Amino acid sequence: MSTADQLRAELARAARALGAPPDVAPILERPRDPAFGDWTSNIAMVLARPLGRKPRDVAESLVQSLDLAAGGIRSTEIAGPGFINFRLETGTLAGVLPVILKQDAAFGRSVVGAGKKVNVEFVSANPTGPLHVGHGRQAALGDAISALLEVTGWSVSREFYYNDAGVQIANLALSTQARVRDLAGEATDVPEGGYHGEYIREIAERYVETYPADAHGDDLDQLRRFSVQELRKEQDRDLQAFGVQFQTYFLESSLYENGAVDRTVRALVDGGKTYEKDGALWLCTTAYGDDKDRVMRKSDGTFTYFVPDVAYHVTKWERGFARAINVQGADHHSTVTRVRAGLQAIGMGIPEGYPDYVLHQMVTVMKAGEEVKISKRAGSYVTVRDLIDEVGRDAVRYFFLMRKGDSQLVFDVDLARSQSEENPIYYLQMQHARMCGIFRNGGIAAHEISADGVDLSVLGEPEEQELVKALADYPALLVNAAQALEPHRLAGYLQETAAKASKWYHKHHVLDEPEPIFKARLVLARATQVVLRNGLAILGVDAPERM
RNA sequence: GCGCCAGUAGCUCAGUUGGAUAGAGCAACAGCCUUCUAAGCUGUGGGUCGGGGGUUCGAUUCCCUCCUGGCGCGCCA
Repeated sequence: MSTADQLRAELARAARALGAPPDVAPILERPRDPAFGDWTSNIAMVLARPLGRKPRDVAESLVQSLDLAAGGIRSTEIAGPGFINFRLETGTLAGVLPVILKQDAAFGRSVVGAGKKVNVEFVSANPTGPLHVGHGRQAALGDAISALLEVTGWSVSREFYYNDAGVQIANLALSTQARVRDLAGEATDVPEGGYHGEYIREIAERYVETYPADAHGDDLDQLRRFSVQELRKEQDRDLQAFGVQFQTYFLESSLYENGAVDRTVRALVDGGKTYEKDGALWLCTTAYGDDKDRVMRKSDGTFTYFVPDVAYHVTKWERGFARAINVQGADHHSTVTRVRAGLQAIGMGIPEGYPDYVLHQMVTVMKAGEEVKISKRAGSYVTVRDLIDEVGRDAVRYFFLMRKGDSQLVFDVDLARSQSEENPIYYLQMQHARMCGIFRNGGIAAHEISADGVDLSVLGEPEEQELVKALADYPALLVNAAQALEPHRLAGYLQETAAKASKWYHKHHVLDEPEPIFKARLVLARATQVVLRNGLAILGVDAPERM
């Protein structure tokens, strides 16, 4: 039990002794200003109304009945309208450091997810072109969310879903065919709805090399398979360069082949929420909050995309995922209601909010002071690969993760490149490298640093106390960030913690200090390095030992 | 017209279930390299938290309304 939990429990006990409602949960948080202590609680103000007393009176009574020793409290004060501020003993504060050293790479891990299975689906780009910057944002977000869930005790499976057989893929095959015929000297137009990118020409060239017998591109089926395969390979190279790995690649075509789509349609019809109109089959999505009903089966007999989508999510449930999280661009937000409606209409006991969606706003790319229009069909994009090549994998990941997904993101390529020396990611990595530099200069093996027998109460400098508090907050921050599915909170935390580490580093020395100080500070340096490294790992960013 | 997301310092953005004097980076200005990495540190200036109303001890945060911007509103995916 952490000291904060002990304090919280003690506050709850004192509050109930005063006659507070039994469900009262005392809020204990870090005050904005360190002058207000190490922890602060607003509980007296919350209780003032139910108890019919003035906030400061309630605070007074609470403080008198608190068992201060139980929480390692040095002093309390009542401030402002009724805040109770707590100051901890220095030794209590530093109690987290031995824990960090002992747990090392495991520090911050928790079991709140209880090992339950969660499916995180992201990127899910159809194999009709290279991954663009929006996919990059999804890759960074999805991978970091997955990592956050893993360290908080969930059993995570990363999944990539793609369509390998639909209308878009047929257009892809026709586009490649047109380029193959170009190569054969027959001027051919790319078909309506086809793809114009330079990469199609390159695929056509490889096709002709691979299948010299079909130099005129007559075998459309072979063209389709080859194009899909080439583009999938290309996307996988990009994902690998970005450091993202998926456990499962799920093909939309499999849902047709194994009958899942038909079963889903039957289940929906049996559920009684469908009707025929104008030769089409409709689903009453309005019964689940949609603004109009949606067509499932068109009058030409084919299904609209959302039917396989529902079938797909049924498989997630059937595969035992208690929770499913989809990371998508906000331009897909209209599918949220539809997919959830379909799952409800089947009536197989899937929870109402299934699946969760993390929708991110659009990325616009600026280059040479102008917005680059991203359009697959016009063949103009900035790819993930472009960004990685220009500013580096770590910077691209961090850039996408340091802002919350709800905000639109302007990615100025020139700025990102020219700023590379000012980039916040270097600052963060630098603080980590500096801690490692201390160990290196001292000829100390980092993993052998131990807090055993070290008097940590000598860490009394303000910069030390601030840094120690930040390190102690790490596990709770991970739980909050994971629960909110918001990796940017971790990015912000690391930035603040690195700043505190930097202030401490510049003001106080570790090596060549008197032994008790040296030993204690070495522990603090190691603990700082461990937390920075662990946090960066979750964001998928390297923590170099020297720069 | 309807729905979703946003509007916070010159710029890019944080602000964790409502808390005390609203923060960071960049940019600007002034200092700091015989000191474990100056890719850094210290300090200064900079705000109608889009406007208005409401809820309460207390609102950037919750509710209503209006304004502005982005996205989506198909028998496309």
